[in-house]
Amino acid sequence: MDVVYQRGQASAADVLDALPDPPSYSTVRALLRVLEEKGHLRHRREGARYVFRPTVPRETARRSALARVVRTFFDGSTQAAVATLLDESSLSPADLDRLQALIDRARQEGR
Amino acid sequence: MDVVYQRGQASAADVLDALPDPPSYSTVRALLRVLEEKGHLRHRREGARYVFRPTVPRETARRSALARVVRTFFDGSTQAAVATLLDESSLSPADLDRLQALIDRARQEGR
DNA sequence: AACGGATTGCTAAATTTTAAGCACTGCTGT
DNA sequence: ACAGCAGTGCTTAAAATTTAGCAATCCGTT
Repeated sequence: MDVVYQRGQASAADVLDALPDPPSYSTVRALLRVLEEKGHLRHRREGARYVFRPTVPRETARRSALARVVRTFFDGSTQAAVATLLDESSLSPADLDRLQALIDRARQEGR
Repeated sequence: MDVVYQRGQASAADVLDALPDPPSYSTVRALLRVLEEKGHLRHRREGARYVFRPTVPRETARRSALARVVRTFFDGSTQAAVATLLDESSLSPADLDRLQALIDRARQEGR
């Protein structure tokens, strides 16, 4: 699922290349089929091959992915998660400006 | 793993209760054993039962969990991930102050 | 000390996953 | 048109996971 979400769509071969410690091609094909049966993926034929896309839009999936991480690793504290993100990566001044604006807006809305 | 990380430690029964759509007790026990064999968990006896803890500290695991989400769902953009977090949850004024301080500090360090 | 409840150790069976292989189909370049 | 490559559909076998069950052990209570 991560591979499909990261690339937007993926064929069996795409998934195989993208996985760091990949199972066999046969296994990847079976896995994609099962994920489709379970409703997580759809496929459409594109020439000879099947291209799989997530059924749940990336926007939706990423929100729940973040929510899960916040719940599991940060005791539900969004603030702590943001702090870790800021600490982890060096953001550009432009990024910092954007975040500044978001915080200002949150303040406005809060009052 | 999520259950163990969320609770800090967990027995087989704990995991069973915590899972939303749980397999059998027998399966949970086998799973914990396999996760230990794979090096993700350790256990120590506590009275009659085994209590499992992660081998990788929460601090470390949560950083890589966030990194994975940022990579998979935000094209590697920390800024975009933070924006989603801010958008998603309503932070308290105190939280906003804390984040403000972090951003100010990042600005300082950046110059 | 003895009982009951909870939990582990272990075994065995059913189910699922992983894997290889081959015939068939679709596309590309000559 | 057709040869060659890529990709799917399908079958089969091996390996791993899931599950149930039961004896043995540990703990708390009587």
